[in-house]
Amino acid sequence: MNKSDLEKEKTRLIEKLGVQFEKEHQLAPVAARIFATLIVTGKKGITFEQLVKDLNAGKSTVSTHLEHLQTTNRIEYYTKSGDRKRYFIVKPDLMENHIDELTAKWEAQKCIHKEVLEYKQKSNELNKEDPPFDMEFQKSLLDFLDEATAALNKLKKNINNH
Amino acid sequence: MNKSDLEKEKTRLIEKLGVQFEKEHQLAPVAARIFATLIVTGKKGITFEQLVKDLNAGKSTVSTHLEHLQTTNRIEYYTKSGDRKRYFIVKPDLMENHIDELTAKWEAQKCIHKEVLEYKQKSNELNKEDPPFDMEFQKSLLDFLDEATAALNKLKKNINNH
DNA sequence: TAATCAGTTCGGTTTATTCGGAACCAAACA
DNA sequence: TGTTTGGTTCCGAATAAACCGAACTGATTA
Repeated sequence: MNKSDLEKEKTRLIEKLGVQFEKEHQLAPVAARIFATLIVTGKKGITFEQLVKDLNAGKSTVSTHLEHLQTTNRIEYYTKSGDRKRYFIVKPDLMENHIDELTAKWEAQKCIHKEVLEYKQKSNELNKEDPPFDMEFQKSLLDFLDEATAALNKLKKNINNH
Repeated sequence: MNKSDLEKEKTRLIEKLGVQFEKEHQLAPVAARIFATLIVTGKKGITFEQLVKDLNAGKSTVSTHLEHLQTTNRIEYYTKSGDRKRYFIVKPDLMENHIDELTAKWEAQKCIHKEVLEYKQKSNELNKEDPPFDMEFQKSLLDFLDEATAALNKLKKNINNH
């Protein structure tokens, strides 16, 4: 394998990651490709103009998406003295953020399914003549979310210590 | 709390669940409201025409989304003899399906980040003069996904036995 | 056989997303 | 002071998603 093959592999990976990120993080196509590019590029980073060139995108498009990726805590940039360009990189604590986001999402889900459960219980009390609600789904979902968040917390501690 | 309060609570929950499902399962607004309605309605189910009325949606819209929710394995229906209507319910094994989907998603992620890791290793070998890639992110992500899928598998077994 | 019921299919409208061009701006430089 | 560099902001165009009405279908019933 030579350098040109490696270039092709990089492009392929960016595209594959990009497709995934579009769905996973609900990003626009170009935003997802930018994020993917930063991931495979690593900590040396990549500049605005290089992204515009590599992705064949308009400056405005790249600018907007870089802005968005920064405000959503996924990327940041550093500068080199004597060089006005910004070098964009994924946030070093991306993994932790990712886990925190997952946890928050699951907490929110737990919260609302608890409310559904309460609704069903109240409804059962209020309409004793009607056939009662089954609450299996909510209960097993809540069990699942409890265990899933617990597992996640353990993982987070491992990552922090290591 | 009386029955009319309970109705309002139901509507509120459907809306709240709906918003969540739009993002979580990438569903169109009405599709997400349908799914949410089935969840809070429980195993007695709800008919096509009732959904059209409750959600103030067109018949075609509801029809299309019901079709989609069925083909994606989230809902099904039963009928009562002497009654031509279909009663739509969430699939009884929704929880298992949900877990399987999550596992599959994480497997796919593992797969592609392994490829990224390989790319970075090859790149390091090929360009020994350049500063080498850091692979911390991929490694900790892979660790995370490994443990997360393992935890999920355990949970799935628990749910099956129980 | 006609009419009703329970939906489906098709085509078009509305709305939202995504992107890019052009003009603009602020900092550095000549 | 004028010019270059490295972007940002402000539209408008192209595209895609979501929804709806109207016409249709196939099964049942009168």
